[in-house]
Amino acid sequence: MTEHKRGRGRPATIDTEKATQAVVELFRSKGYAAVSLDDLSDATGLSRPSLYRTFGNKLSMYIRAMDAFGQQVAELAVPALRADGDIEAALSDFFTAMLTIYYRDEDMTPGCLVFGTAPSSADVDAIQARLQHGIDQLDWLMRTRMQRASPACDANQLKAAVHLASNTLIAFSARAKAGAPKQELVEMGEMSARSISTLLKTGAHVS
Amino acid sequence: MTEHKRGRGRPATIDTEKATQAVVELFRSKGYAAVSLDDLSDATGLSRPSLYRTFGNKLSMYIRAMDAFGQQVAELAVPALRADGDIEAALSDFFTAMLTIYYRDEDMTPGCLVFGTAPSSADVDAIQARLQHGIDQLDWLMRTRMQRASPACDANQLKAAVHLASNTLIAFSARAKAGAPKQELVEMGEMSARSISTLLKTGAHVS
DNA sequence: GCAATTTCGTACCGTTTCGTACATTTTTAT
DNA sequence: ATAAAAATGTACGAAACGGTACGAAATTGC
Repeated sequence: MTEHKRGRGRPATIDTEKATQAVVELFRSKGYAAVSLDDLSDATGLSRPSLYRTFGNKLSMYIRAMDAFGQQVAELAVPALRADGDIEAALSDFFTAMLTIYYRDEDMTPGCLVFGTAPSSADVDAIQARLQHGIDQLDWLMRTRMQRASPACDANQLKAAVHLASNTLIAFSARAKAGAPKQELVEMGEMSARSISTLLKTGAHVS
Repeated sequence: MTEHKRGRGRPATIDTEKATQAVVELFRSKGYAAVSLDDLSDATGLSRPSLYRTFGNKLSMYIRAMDAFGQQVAELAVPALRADGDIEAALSDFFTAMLTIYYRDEDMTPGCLVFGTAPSSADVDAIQARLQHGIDQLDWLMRTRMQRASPACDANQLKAAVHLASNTLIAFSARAKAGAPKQELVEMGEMSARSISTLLKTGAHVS
């Protein structure tokens, strides 16, 4: 795929994927503004000019990190939501899978790159745009899944359930950053999934 | 209150309260790390040494700003939640009041200082502690208010409702920063309040 | 008026920041 | 071999950073 059929010069030795992962890890634990290029250089093992060559400036590194993080989420957590079966289980499993991403190592948690660090840097247009995209995607994911689970549900009731579910996940990011133990949030996710699915199933009484 | 009975030297001319407000405004629109002392100096009109004399270093300025913001919330929004009457109205009014704080001027929104900017700087211990305190306080506020509204509600059901409500508000911060128009979130708050109060009132079936 | 006292801003220091010019290394083509 | 080409790190520059020493300004006590 990325095999540039070996031209003339010195062959590249940089593991872009590994470096990207290190960048993600650093940004999501310290935020955007607090990370310096020297920090990134130390974390990736790449010299600062190498960083510029492979990723561009700091902002584009952050944007790339958001994309990579989104892809991780799409691969590791979204399938749990898409899975057939009870909507309560799907929601609960999705929350738990997301928390497994948030809490990389047991104790300290880097949390969520997009919901945890992007809001404070949303004065940068490109970052705000990606944040909005992340939220839109989450809402869309929830809406389509719930529509599939309860096709007859009232539109307003569906919308309410979607927002409750999305907002639950978004808030998990802040709670994780605040130091909540993983198990606490897992249980919170289970209870929320139960409540939300209850609302979905009894969705018939409109305002 | 702060009247230092006029001793000998040059009288102070700094309006601490006004400066604090400017600090809050700047931090909550650009986050902690992205704000420089020169930015703060420009925003407050105070020289950099004056900032140090009145507020201490940058971190203590941010902490003070969080306290001031919390006090604002306690005065302008919490009463709406505490108000007697229907729990749905109390929740909805509280959400709306918080959004009025988040959206200072119509269009662009500085959002929430604590839920919007603190998470990305939570690697600083003092900031994480305040963030945790803010979340704890929100959860406590919700729990006591809901307990008052539905004393007979099942404990687990109550806990679920508390978390849904708290998480809704926390997520509003991210959504506001992402550029959602205020009216959209106001309506989201109303719908969420309705769903949550429904859950509270029908709270009898335990797992 | 004059010294004591407090507030305030100019000017400065050392460090860190982002970004790049340039020489060095490693490979292929001839 | 030797030249061309691509990748990489050293070393540098200009600007911005947090923080403070110190002198000027403004007031009260005597």
